[in-house]
Amino acid sequence: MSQDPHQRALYLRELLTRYGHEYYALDAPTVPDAEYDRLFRELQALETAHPALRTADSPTRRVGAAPLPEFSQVTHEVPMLSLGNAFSDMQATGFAERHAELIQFDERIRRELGQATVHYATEPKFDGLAISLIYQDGVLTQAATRGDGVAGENVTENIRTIRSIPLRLNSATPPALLEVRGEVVMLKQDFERLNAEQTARGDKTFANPRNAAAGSLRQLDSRITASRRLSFFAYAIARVSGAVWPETHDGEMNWLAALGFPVVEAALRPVVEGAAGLAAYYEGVMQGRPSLPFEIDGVVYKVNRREEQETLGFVSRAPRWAIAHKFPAEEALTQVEAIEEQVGRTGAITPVARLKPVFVGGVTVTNATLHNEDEVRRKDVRVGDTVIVRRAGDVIPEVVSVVLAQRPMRPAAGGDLFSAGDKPQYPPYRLPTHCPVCGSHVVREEGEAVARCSGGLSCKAQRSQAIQHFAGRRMMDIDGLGERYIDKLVEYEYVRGVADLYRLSVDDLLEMKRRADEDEGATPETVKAGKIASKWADNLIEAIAASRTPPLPRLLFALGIRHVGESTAKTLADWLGSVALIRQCPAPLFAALPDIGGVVAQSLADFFSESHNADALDQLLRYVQPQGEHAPSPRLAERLDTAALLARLNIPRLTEVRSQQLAGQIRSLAALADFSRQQTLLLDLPAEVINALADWLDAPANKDALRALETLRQHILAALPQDAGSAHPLFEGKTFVLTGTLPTLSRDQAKDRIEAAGGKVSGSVSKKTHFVVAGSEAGSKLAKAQELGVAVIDEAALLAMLDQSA
DNA sequence: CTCCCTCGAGTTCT
DNA sequence: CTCGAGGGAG
Repeated sequence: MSQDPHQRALYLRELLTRYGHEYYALDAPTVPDAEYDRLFRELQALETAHPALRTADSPTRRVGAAPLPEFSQVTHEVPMLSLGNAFSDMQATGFAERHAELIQFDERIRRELGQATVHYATEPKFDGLAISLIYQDGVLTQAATRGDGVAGENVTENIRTIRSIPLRLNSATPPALLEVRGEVVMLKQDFERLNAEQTARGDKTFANPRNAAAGSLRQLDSRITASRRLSFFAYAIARVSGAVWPETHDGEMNWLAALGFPVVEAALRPVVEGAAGLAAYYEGVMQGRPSLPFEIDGVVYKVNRREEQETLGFVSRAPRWAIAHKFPAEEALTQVEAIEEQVGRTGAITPVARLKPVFVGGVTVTNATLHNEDEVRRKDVRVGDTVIVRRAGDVIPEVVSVVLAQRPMRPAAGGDLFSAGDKPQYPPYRLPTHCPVCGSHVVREEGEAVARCSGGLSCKAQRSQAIQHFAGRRMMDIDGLGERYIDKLVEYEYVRGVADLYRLSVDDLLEMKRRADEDEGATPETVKAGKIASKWADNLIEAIAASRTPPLPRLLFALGIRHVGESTAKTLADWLGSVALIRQCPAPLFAALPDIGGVVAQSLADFFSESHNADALDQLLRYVQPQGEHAPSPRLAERLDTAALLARLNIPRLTEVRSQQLAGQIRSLAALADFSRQQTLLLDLPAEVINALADWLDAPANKDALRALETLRQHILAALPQDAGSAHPLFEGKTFVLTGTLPTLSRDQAKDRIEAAGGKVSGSVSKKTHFVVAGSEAGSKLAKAQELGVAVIDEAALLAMLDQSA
């Protein structure tokens, strides 16, 4: 034992790594646990005595590290996509329907590939958390959660504590870089044990293994993660360099297993042929589901050959070569205790079924949305009914159908108490004609599914929700201002509009809280509670103050204008640049912007012309200063030409082409407003078009609109930066398509820079595409470009073009 | 006019 | 997550 500590540590690490792999990944231990523990403690002692001996791949790193203040964000080099689910989710789906859908799926793939048969790799769809693992020169260096697919959280310390995940790859010549994707799950038996322990300790239990796994992994203190038994299964390779990437998915899995990753046993991931093979696999897994050691919510089919995967490529955010086939959602029976209505931010009245609590799909469900009146009628849900409930997409509870045989009936007239009559006890559901909160009329627009409260912001429900929206994370991001307090602030009228938030004092908040507590059965105030409350109020006031300088797009989104979400708000900010300009734009001007059509444009114009909105905005701007305001985009000029605006004015019979012709014959929109009926006859247009135009011009409001539009147009053009129109000819009017992963630029960065230079970025390749910018792992879009003879450039070439244009 | 895709809005529970 | 509506391309 008088060995060199360095040698000894090396030896112990290797031995422990091997034993660990045998135990956790292969489930075939070769030494007793006690022996493992003894060696483990020896290595720990050695490393404590000689800190220089600690390495990233040491098994001792599996016990967890001191808590982090928060998880850092990690951007995924290769986005973590979600899988499409092309199969219907109806409860009635039986073997025959499923088989038919599989045949369709297989046919589509064969058609696109132009092949007679296709082989599919299969696997169970784990119900856990998707994780990405990065190994550099064979050592685990980073682990991240999926997050939104583009960026996730850095959970490296927590992942290290999962015994079955190799800290070092089992290879003498590991790849320089390997990124592996897989799922962290909690085995059913470990879940049972954890919950038993939680109960014994008086801690709260987890509703299902998935929640337990998520809760355990997302601990800032990785020592807690280490105390929970989590498992991992690898299912894909995202990146490799310095090694040969296997040609099939099956080959990838075998390689991963050889490198030391736990993968699902081979019998559970056969490579099958055609629809019949898929169907047999699906039925087989569904049968075996209860006896699997982990929870699954379906199966996954992947086209086996990577070459074929690349041909199929991607649609928006999902690969077309891989697809999830979920098992039918678990269903349960319960009773409808009441049907109540909720009022949304836009006034939408939504009927909600209050249910007798029932455990389904891993959680207890007490509410289920009934969406709208038509939906309730179609399902004919009534109070007292027994209904089948499931969690749609395994998340949102849904009433599937009513068990009519169990509908409570009124006793038959004249009959005895026990003989039910033929009349249901409750009538069919009717949406109320007046808002349950404010009593305003409920109106349902022609052709729309939703009914709305007409009260607008005079309705307390809408006001409260408008403020909730305003304070939301993606809007003004006021931390700590939640639903409960907003409702109270609105109810007691401390706050009537969003600007009032900025006038609140600590005392106002404390007073509000006292009243709220009183209303909810007061707890006598203690000195300690008082201190906590005043700290809470201080923090909230601070959070509100911190929201006074929002980026412009967020402020616009926060206003809660109908049809204006995150994306439209950004468009408005990018193109028009300032609240001052945006608030005075007429509808046709909004409609000149990309992705804004008639409905959205009108909604915007209506919002700003409504006087109480204008007042509220004025008030708000006394406290809030949007950041990043700028002059209108130089690219705006080309969108404001007379013809384009004429086409957006909805003048009867004035088509795109006719607008062009008309624009060529008049000096300006204002000049057109001055045309007399006589003068219109001189225009070189078909008589019917002239007639319609003359009629339209008869309305003074239309003439005013034309003049106002022209004035504003001039105003905007004057405000454009002087180097307007400087878009470089290299980019001017050119359409780019990005595909694959670029070496240095993210997709968004590339898009921003191309657009800033005056180019356009589109999602799919067509004849009208000028350049395809291809990175690594480029798929079908590259193939399409080659097929159509579109120029393909790499990132370096794009950067060179951008340099030239700057 | 008809797809196809993206965006907005509503929703549940922990 | 899902639905429906809006926008744009073919």
